Amino acid sequence: MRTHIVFLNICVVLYGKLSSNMKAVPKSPYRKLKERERAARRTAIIEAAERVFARKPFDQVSIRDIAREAGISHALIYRYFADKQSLFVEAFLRGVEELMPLIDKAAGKGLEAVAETYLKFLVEHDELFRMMTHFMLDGTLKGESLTKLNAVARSLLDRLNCFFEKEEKEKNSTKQQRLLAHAFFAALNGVLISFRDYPGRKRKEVLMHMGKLGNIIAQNFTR
Amino acid sequence: MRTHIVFLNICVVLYGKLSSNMKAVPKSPYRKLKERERAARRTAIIEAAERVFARKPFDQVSIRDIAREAGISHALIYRYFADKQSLFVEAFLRGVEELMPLIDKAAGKGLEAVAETYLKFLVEHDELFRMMTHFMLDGTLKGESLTKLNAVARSLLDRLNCFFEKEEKEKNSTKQQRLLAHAFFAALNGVLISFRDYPGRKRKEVLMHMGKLGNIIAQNFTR
DNA sequence: TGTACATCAGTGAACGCGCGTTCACTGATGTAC
DNA sequence: TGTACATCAGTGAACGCGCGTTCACTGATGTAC
Repeated sequence: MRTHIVFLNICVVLYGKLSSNMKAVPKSPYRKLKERERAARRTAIIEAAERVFARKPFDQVSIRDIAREAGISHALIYRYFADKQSLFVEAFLRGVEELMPLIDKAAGKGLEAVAETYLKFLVEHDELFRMMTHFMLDGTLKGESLTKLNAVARSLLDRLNCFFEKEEKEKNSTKQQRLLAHAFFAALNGVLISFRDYPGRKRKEVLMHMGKLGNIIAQNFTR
Repeated sequence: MRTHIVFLNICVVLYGKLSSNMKAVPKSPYRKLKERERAARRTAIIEAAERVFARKPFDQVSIRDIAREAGISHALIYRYFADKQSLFVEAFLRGVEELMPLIDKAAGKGLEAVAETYLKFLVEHDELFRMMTHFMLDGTLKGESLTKLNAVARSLLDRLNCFFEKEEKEKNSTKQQRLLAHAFFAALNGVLISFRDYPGRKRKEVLMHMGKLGNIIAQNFTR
């Protein structure tokens, strides 16, 4: 249980950093107000982006769509984000924040519950899963965005770690532990990508099938 | 072993169908010749496509690139393929044909060897893996292309099936068998997508890491 | 053998589109004196 | 309090690009007689 608390802390620190990449230097109260306004607008853009992503497939979402949804000129977005990729990464990060507490909650109920939670969340937030795979495939990610994404992945892997730490107190214990967490994480992602669009099945059936696969994998990893 | 032969047959039938979507009706010898020429040109285009895919990231490949590589006008491609998607699917199918015999060969050496073969092949043919994930994510695939892709997936899953059939001769034996094959297949795909671009690692290291993960998964599935 | 015609592979140019990004500009709101 | 100036959020229009796809046309090669 101590492990979880540690990881929660890591996470809090992380979130702090995530929202701090506006210009610093807030001196006068006026400046401070301006900063706050900027941050609010930024958030509003990200939220608009999330709404658009929920409505149409990720790779069809354009800057103009998001601007329209936010009720602003599309040129304005470039005053808040360096480029399209940056905005997309922020929107992804914001969406994925919801997942973390769910995982923590499921963690108490064992590995199967974690698997189910993870799969269900990413089926229900298909846009997030698509963005995730897009980022995984795209080699052109810029420095800061890349760092942030890696941080999220690591934070998730850390949460999984504790399920495997008991095994083998021997020599290469921690190494094996990390590998197991990696393999488990990968397996779940694989379920998502492989059966997301199972031919001829409805979403409900897809979810059930994934649930079974998630169980099999979790059981294989607990034994 | 009988299982393998059966699947090989399935496969041969499949390959036959794959190359039969040019117009039929070859009557006179002249017609037949023309047919043969058409088929040759079609193949040449697909091969050019493969070469381009090996050179630049999948989603940056355009019809014009392929035409340039093949030394023809890009308009000509539309006399041989209905649209871009169709051509891409054919190129993918052709590339993935190479995998099947490798899997069959590895099948004799056990599940771990299968995992390793699969992972290694798709790391070394990154363009194929990218196309695969693209097709898996893309909901807009047309009828015939979709059928062919599903056929390949099924043919691969069939090959995996036999590894799991011995277990549980009881009531839901075959169901469980299929689920295990699915879970294993998914897990391998997950390894590929999750650690394809492992931050800061060279390709050789990535492959090694994947090898370890593949082993873990295979061991989990044999126990 | 020669001529008129049909077929069809192959082409260059153009269509039409949407995209990410930039730029010159406006106008509101603050500050300095 | 009033005026001149600075700042900067926000904008519409435009840039520049590349794409998938279509189209009217050419020219080689076959067939019919």
